[in-house]
Amino acid sequence: MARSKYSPTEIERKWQERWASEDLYTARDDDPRPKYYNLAMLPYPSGDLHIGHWYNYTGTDIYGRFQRMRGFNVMQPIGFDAFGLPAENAAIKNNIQPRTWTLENIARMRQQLRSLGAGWDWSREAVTCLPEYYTWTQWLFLQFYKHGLAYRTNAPANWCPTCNTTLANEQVVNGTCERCHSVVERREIDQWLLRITKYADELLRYDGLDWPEKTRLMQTNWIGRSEGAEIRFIAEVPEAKGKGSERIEIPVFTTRPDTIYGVTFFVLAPEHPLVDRLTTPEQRGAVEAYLEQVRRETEIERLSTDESHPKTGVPLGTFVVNPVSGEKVPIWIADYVLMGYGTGAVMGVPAHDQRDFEFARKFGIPVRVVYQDEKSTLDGETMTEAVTHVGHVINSGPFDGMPDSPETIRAFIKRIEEIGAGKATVSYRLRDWLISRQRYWGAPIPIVYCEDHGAVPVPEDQLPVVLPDEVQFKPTGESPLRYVPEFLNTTCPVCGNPATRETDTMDTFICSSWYFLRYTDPDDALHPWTAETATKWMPVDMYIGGPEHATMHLLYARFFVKALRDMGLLAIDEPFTRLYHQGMVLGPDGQKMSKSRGNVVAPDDVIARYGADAVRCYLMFMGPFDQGGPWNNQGIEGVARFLNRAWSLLTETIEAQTGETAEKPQGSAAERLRHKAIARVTDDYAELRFNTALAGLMEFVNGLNRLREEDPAVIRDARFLAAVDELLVLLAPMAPHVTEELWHQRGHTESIHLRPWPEYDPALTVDNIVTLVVQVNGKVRDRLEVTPGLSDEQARELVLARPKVQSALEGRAPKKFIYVRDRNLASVVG
RNA sequence: GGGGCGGUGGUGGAAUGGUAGACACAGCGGACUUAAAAUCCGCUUCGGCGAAAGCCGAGUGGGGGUUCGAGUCCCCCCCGCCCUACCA
Repeated sequence: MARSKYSPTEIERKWQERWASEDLYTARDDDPRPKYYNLAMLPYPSGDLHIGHWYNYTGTDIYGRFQRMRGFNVMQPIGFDAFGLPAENAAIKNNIQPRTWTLENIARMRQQLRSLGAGWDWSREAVTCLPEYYTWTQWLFLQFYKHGLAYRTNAPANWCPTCNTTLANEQVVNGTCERCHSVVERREIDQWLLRITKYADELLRYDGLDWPEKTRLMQTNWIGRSEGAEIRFIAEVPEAKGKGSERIEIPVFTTRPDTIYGVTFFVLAPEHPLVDRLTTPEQRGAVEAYLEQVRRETEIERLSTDESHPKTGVPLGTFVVNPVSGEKVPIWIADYVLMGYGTGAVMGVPAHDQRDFEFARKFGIPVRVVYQDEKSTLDGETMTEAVTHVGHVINSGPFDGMPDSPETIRAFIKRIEEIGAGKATVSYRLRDWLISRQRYWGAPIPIVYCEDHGAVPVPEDQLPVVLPDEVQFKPTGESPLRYVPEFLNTTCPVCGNPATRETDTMDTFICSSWYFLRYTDPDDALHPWTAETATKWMPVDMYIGGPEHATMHLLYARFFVKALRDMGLLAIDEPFTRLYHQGMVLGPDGQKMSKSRGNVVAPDDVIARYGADAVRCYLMFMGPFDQGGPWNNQGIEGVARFLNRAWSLLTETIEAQTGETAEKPQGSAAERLRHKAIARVTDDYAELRFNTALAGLMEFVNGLNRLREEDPAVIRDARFLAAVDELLVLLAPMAPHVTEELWHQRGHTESIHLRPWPEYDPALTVDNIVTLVVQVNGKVRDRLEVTPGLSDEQARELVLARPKVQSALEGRAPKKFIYVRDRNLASVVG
C-alpha cells in the first residue's frame, strides 16, 4: 500500500502561508464572542530568536489556540521592544546605523516568529522604535509631566563608566551594571524621574490578580513598605567664625520609636548634606579622610561577596539631643547608613538593632538595654548580639513595664507627636523611577530648555520629536544627540527665542510599559489607543513571560496603568489579570545555555530537521511549563516518532474508509479512550500542564494502535474513526500544522483551529472492569478484577475470600475493613 | 542575614492522602532486512528466591510523628537552585 509520508517542512510552509492569506488569526473588534487577550512578552530584536523565546511563545500559542477552540475571540499580538543599548553597541562595533541594524533584525525575527506556526495577529504589530509608536511614548511622557508625575532633579545617579550612562536602581546588580558588569559609580546629574512612589501603596495591593505568589512577594519586598516614625533630633552646629552656635533639627526614620531611650549614638549617611556643617575643626581631617575612603571603597565592597561588611565610621565631634529623653549623644557618619532610604540619618540603638550593635561594639559605644526579658538576663555589657523583640520596656521613664507590642510603639509615637518632635510616617524602599538615558537609541524626551522659561514641554501638535538618523558615537558620557546641531538647536515653544532640546532619551522600559495598549488599536494615528477598543480588550487575560521581569517591567506596567487611569485615559486598575512565568530551557548538560559553554541549541537548525510541530511538542514535553528543563537531542526524536505514529494512524484510518462500516467490540473501547482523553487533556491544557497533556495524547495513540493490533478491521468502526478525529482536535493546539494537514486530508475544508473544543461524557470515561487493590495492614497484598461500584458488602465478601488476603492475615480475624469505592481500593486491618 | 522553590529509577519527569516510577529518553533482547537505517514487539527501581508464571524484602535526601494507608500532611535536620541583600 502506497502511503504518504509525514514531511513537516512542506506541510508547515503550506499552512503558514494559507493561514496568513486567510487572516485566520486576525482578531476582530466586532466579534460577538467573549474576548480573550492572550499576551506574550514582546522580544527585543537582538538578531535571532533563541530557544527561550520559542519556549515562551510556544506555550503562549498553545494556550491561545486552546482558548480560541473553547469559544473565545482570542487576540494574540506580537511586536518588538526595539529601542536599547545593544543596537548602539552594534553600531559602534560594526559601523552600522542602529535603525538599520534593528530593522534588519526585526525582518529576520518576523520570519522566525512565523516559522513557529503561532497564531499571531500580525495586523496589530507594534515596533517601539518607529515614530508612529514613539510619538505616543513621548505624548504619554507629556501627560505624566502635566499631571506632576514626571519631574527633573539633580540627584545622585547610578553611573556606569563603561556604558557611559545612568542606570535605574533595577539595572544595578550587586553594585555592577547589569549589562557590562562594570562597577557602578555615583554621580550628580540633572535627570528626569517618574513619580512611581506616589503609587507605592496601591501597588502593594493585588486585588483580583491571578499572579504567582512569588512574583507578588518580590514586588512587595521591592516596594518595601515600613511603618514607623520620623523623629527630629536637635543638633548644635559648631561655632563658625563670627557667628554664634546654631541649633538645627535632623529627622531620622525609625520603625522602632519604642526604643528611643536606648539611643546611645546618632549616625548620618556619608552623603548627608549636614555632614560638613556638623563637623568640628578637630574632626575635619578624619571626616574628610573617611569620606574619601567611602567614595573609593563603597563600590569595591559592594562587589565583595562577604556576608557581613565590617562596620566603619568616624565621629563628627558634635552631638544631638534626644528629644524624648533629653540626653546628648555623639554624631557619627558611617556607610551602613544609606542616603537613599528614610532620611539618611538613624538613631543608634545597639541593644535592639544588630547593625547598631556591631557598630557600637566596634567603636566602644555603650549599649543600653530598654527591653528586658522575664528573667532579666539582658546586660548591655555582656550581650553578644542585639535582641529585637523581647519582654517589656525598661529604662524608659513613664513607659517602663509596657510589653513588646504594636500598642507600645503607638504610645511612643503619641508622646513624640505631643512634644512636637515628630510624627508617625511610612517609608518605602521603592525610589522614583529614573528614566533619563544619556544615549542615542531611545525615544527623545520631548522637552526644550529656554533661558527664560526653563524646561518647556514640546507642544503635543509638534510630536514626535524625531530621532535623527545621522549621529556620531563618541564616548563622551553625553548623548550623541548633543552633537547634532539640527536636533539640539530649536526655539522655545513659549517665547520663540533660541533654545536647546533635551538630549537624553527615555529608558526603554517606558516603551514596554504601554505596548499592550497600543496592540488594541495600533493604526490609530490620532491617539495612543482608542478608548473603545482599549475598553473592549483590556485588561490582558493571560500574560506569559519570564520571572526576571518581576520588579521591573511588571511593576512599571502596573504603575503606568494606574497613573493613566487617574489621568482619565483608562478605566482599569491593573494591566494583567493572570500572569504566568515559563521556566528556563537549559543546555543538554543541564547548565544555563551560553555561547561560552558551547551548549546553545539553535532553534532554526532543529526546525529544519524535525519541523516546528516536533519542536513545539518537545519543548512542552520536556517538563512542567513553569519549570523548564534541559534540552535533550534524543528527547526530540521521541516526540518526532510520536507525530509519525499519529500520522500513520490517521492516514491509514482515512485510507481504509471504503464506505462500509464495521461494528467491532474494540469500537466501544475506542470510544472510552476518546472520552478519557478529552477529560484528561482538557484539564491539562487549562492549567498549562502541557507535558502531561502530551503524555495523555501519547497514551491515546498507543491505546488506539493496540486496538488495531487486536483487530485491524476496527478502523472502519465509526467509533474508532470518531476517536481518531478527536485525536486531531486535541493535538491541534500543540501541533497546529500536522493536524491541519490531516484534518483536510480527512475531507474538511474549514480550519481545524476554528473547531469547537470537544465535550466528554463522564459515564464513558469509566472502564467496565477495574482493578480492586487490596491492602492488608497497609501493604498491597492482592489485586482483583471487578466491575466498578461494588457495594461495601460485596467488596468485603470478595476480598476476605481471597487466599492471599487470608494468608496475609495469618488466621487473625479482620478488625476493620475499609472500602474506597472511587479509588477501587480495599484496606483490611487484622 | 532575609525570602522563595526544589530533592522520586541510568536520564527528563508522572502521581485529587489510596497500586510509586505514567509518558518518554537511554539500555538490553527479539522481528523485519543480504546488511544497515527506519519501523514494530518484549524487558528494564534495587536486592533476594525461582526453569518460568511468579513470590519475598527494601525503596521517593535523613530522622521522628499523624493515619487503616504518607512521595504527598506535621515537627526536626541535611543538601541543591533562584531571588534579595547594611532599608534603620
